[in-house]
Amino acid sequence: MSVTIKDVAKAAGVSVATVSRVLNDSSAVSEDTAALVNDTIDRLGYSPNLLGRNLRKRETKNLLIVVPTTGSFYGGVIRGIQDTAENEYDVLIACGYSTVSIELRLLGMLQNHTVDAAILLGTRVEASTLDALSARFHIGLCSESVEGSNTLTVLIDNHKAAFDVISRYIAHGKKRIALVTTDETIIAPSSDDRYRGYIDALTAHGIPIREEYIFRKTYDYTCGIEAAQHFLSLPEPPEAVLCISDLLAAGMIKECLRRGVKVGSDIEVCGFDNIELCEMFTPMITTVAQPAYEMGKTVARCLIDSLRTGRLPHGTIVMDYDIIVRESANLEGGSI
Amino acid sequence: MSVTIKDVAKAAGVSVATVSRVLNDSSAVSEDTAALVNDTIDRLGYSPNLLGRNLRKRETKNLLIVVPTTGSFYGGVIRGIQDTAENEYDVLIACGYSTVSIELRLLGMLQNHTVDAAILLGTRVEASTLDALSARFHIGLCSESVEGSNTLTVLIDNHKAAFDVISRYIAHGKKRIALVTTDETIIAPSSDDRYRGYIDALTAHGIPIREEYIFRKTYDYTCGIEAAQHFLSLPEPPEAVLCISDLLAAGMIKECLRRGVKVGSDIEVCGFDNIELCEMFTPMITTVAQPAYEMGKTVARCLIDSLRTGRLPHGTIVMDYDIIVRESANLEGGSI
DNA sequence: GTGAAAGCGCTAACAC
DNA sequence: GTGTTAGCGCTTTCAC
Repeated sequence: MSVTIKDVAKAAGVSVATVSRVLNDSSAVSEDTAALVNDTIDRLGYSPNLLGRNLRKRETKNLLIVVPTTGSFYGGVIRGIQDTAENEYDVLIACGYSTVSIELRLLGMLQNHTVDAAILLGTRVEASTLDALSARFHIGLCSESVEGSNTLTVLIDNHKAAFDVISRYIAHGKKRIALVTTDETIIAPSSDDRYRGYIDALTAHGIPIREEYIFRKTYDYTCGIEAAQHFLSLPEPPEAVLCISDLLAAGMIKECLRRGVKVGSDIEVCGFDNIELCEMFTPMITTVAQPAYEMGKTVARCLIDSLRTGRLPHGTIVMDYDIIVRESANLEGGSI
Repeated sequence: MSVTIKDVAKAAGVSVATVSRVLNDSSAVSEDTAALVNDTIDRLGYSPNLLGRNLRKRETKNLLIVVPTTGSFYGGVIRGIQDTAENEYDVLIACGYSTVSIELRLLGMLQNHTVDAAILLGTRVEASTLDALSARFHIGLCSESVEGSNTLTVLIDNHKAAFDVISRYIAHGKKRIALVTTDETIIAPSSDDRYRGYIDALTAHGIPIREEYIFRKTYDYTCGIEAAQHFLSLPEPPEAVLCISDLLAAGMIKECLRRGVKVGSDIEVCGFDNIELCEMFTPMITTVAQPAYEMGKTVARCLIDSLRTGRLPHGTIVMDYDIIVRESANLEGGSI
């Protein structure tokens, strides 16, 4: 079978302890012995079996990222985590498919010591379960919080972002402003916060809420199309729309174009997330950009620190968003 | 610290062997003892440390997928692998960033027993290294082959697909047909095969090759824009283009639109991969669809079988592609 | 049906 | 500077 540390020790005529020492350059080994051992390692093609090391050291140097879907927004976050983990940790990604049972099974990897820490990029697991887990394990949320949970969370101020977009619409003279968001089947506090930002901004400017200007379903492209169909069939269609994902915005724009409604003038559309699609689309999509890469770095740094110190991380870190003005909506104007 | 099998045994007043037996229901345990043990497990909140089990059994039930980028084409393949592995294996994804050193580091997980098998969705590792690995480990390629390697590979016939597209263009009366592909800095046999399919189809129909109709760079959206700029500045721009990725096609279309060139009539554009973007784009993008999900299932099945039997897998499995006709190119017509 | 004990590959006291 | 040895948590022969 494969060659073990024992084989190396025997072949080099030293003890396994010595081999282990040169492997980890833990304590002083004479140059000669080290050279001898290294030669033997090369000669036998030895490579340590991490299972033994992991069992002994009770750590694996593996970091788990659980993504809800294989969507494109996560790329930046993942790169941020990756770059922070660098050579110290192997970063493994698994997909939870927005399913509690799958997510819990993946989080079981913390319990069974397959990974040292886990980062959830959105989850269906509820606060109490999460808090129970984060009381024992190194675990963090990124970009999506969980209502009522004290688990380490890194995100933007979604309420403020939506409030800001709507306020800019109003500053540009828009009155009939719509929202496309998720319904109650999608558990996403970020959507709730954006919804409240929308409501609060309208209210703050004395614009009454019109239920027909709020379309609720999922994040998907096709829902954007449906939302457009709904809005455009209204006696008084909205002049401006905030979609809580770029895919929704894309669907909405596509349907508007199909109907000959000019996006950017007849109707303005703003998305959320700044995925690559935004620049490819015609018209290019105005959107709220989350600092995905920096968010990934931040949550990874917290977790790696906590692993080092052994002090479990908690609390929320809020990062700055950015409104990227492109063709689909003219949102020029400073923050409010 | 965490509770071990020993603690359970002591608390239940049985031996660790018995606890292990009920854990794996390996050999017969009396109902009473089993119930007692299970109760104790629940009471203590015990959950087995896989590190111990893995070390002992010399397997981890982990499957690794190495993706070159965080692109969207891979979603389908990953789902196929995931569904095949189901509950038997945990599927872990890692990104190699098209870098040999990172890829090799990840493949080291085979050697150090972190994973039982690995699937590469495109790689920079060369044939000899790959063959050396596949002679010792359970490893497979999916969607992208490596020239001269005997490693298990699942893909479509890229030469035939390109040949087919070009032949259909010709059947529809097109003569000035261009290709957008990758240059030598991108090592991708699929591109080479598609290039040869393009050349062979033109040659077979007596159409001379024109170097100015071949644009080489990367897979990216921006290269599609550059290619369009190049083609449209030609005295005789092409009437039809095959792009070896959908992103290239998207970039090309975007630039054509910007210049007022009507895509689908003035110029036809066909992509490759059938990513979600194709349906979102205006015009919707005609493309060659790979059976991503089925390809994932196939390579996973081979690997899981090989893990079961212990017989290492080799050779190539070719799957059927499909030409999806949408608005950007009229490629109606049976295969040739 | 159950228990004792060996051992998976490795690290880290502890001796010398 | 190096070797001996215990033990990480688990499975699995081999007895009984």
